[in-house]
Amino acid sequence: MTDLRLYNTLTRSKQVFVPAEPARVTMYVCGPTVYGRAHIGNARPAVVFDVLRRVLRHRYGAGAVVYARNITDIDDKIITAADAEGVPIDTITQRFEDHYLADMGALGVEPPDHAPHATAYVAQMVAMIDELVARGVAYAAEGHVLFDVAAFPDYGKLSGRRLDEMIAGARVEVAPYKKSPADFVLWKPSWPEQPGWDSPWGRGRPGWHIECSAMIREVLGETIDIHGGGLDLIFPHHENEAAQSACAHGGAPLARVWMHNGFLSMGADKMSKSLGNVALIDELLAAGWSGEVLRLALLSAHYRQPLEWSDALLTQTKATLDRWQGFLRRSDVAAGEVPERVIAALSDDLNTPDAVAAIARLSRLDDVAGMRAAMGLLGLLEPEGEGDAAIDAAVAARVAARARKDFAESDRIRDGLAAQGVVLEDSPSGTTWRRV
RNA sequence: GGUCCGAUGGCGGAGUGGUGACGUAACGGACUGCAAAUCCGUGCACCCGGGUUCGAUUCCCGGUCGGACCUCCA
Repeated sequence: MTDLRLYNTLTRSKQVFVPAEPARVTMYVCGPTVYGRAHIGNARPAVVFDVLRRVLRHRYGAGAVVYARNITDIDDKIITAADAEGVPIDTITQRFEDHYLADMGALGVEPPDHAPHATAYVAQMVAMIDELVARGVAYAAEGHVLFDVAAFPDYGKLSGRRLDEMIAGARVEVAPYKKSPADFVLWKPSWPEQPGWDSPWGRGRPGWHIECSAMIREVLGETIDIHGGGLDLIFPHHENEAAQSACAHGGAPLARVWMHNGFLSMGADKMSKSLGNVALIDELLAAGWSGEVLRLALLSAHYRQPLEWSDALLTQTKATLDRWQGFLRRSDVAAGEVPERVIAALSDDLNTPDAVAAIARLSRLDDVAGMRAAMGLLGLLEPEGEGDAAIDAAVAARVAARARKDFAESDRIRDGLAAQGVVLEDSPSGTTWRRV
């Protein structure tokens, strides 16, 4: 099998991936902050890293991959949303976590092995912050605990920035209790009416970055193989995670490979919650696009490239997928080995467009077993369609009409079914139907 | 202002120092009662200007345009 090569943000290059322990490959992806519905852009990392997980399992064995994706269930935006409705925060977080899991499930994203919730790991966060203070790289000030970026020489290495440049940018929050404007919050105080936990620094709540560091160490270990997320997380989120974890670990890095997916755009701008130009997943599904179409559309571009999301993209993707699924439907040959050509494409930094091209070729080669296996690997097999007695009866009536050359009746039945979104396909071996 | 990325056919989108993926759309044909599906065939591109080279879409430099990050954001 060809080497698996992955682009590492840390080194800005593709590198052959070698896990620390092939029997236990660890990956962590930053999951959602659950305070609103997920849009299709939020699904890109979930889908991309779901594919990576499948590729890793194929290579190292199903039991050899440990995948964690967190749920951020304490955050100021959540508090704001809860206040707006006058409900406790867990009403909000539970609701949107359920939505998130349903949306991802529709896109064929398998649940991760671990889905740690931030609120369940506050003790570990407090412990890690305590260690950082003890090591002299963090300091308490006015109820806050801050990470002292000057104490970590490699700060800025992941995002390729220099500290002085960041400070010169002057867009970081300048609070009087910070030693340096670039210092970031590990712990912040809560007002009595805000959610909070007791800590050595008073009642408060964790900063955003510390949760991933603490949960990764608890769930996966100190240095993991792969850490992923959207490219906007490189700075400050991942830079800060990397800094605090390395310091807490006595120097051992947080992750060996950092991977970041590019963004979806809508028209001229990136799709963004704050810009409001988003396509929500549940709305796309309600509009009739199947989860497989949405998934294939997300995989139609390389994960690091931008992808313009549009109805035209979905229309084209659906046509492609219909053709593939039709090809499989006409044969009951079971899945075989995933063709090497497909593995090679995916092994080249998850080149899904090339894998898609390879799969398209399989239908030309009449390789049903390979096609089924490849589509299964990418998570694109459609669920078993349920039967429908009424449609079957209509189809039977039309077959009878055609047999007696009553084409007016035959066409009337076909048009009626078409109006219900059911398309008929006649072949020498009989008539089949499918929904469009 | 700083850092980084991109520019390929009607559209989406890989890739490559020389024979120009793949999908979708278009056109022609086969098949079909007519369709649908399928199959066969055809046409269609590498931002601009230099440089390196026998040869550049691919490498280098410059430019133009577009985008991202530097602040919540996948």
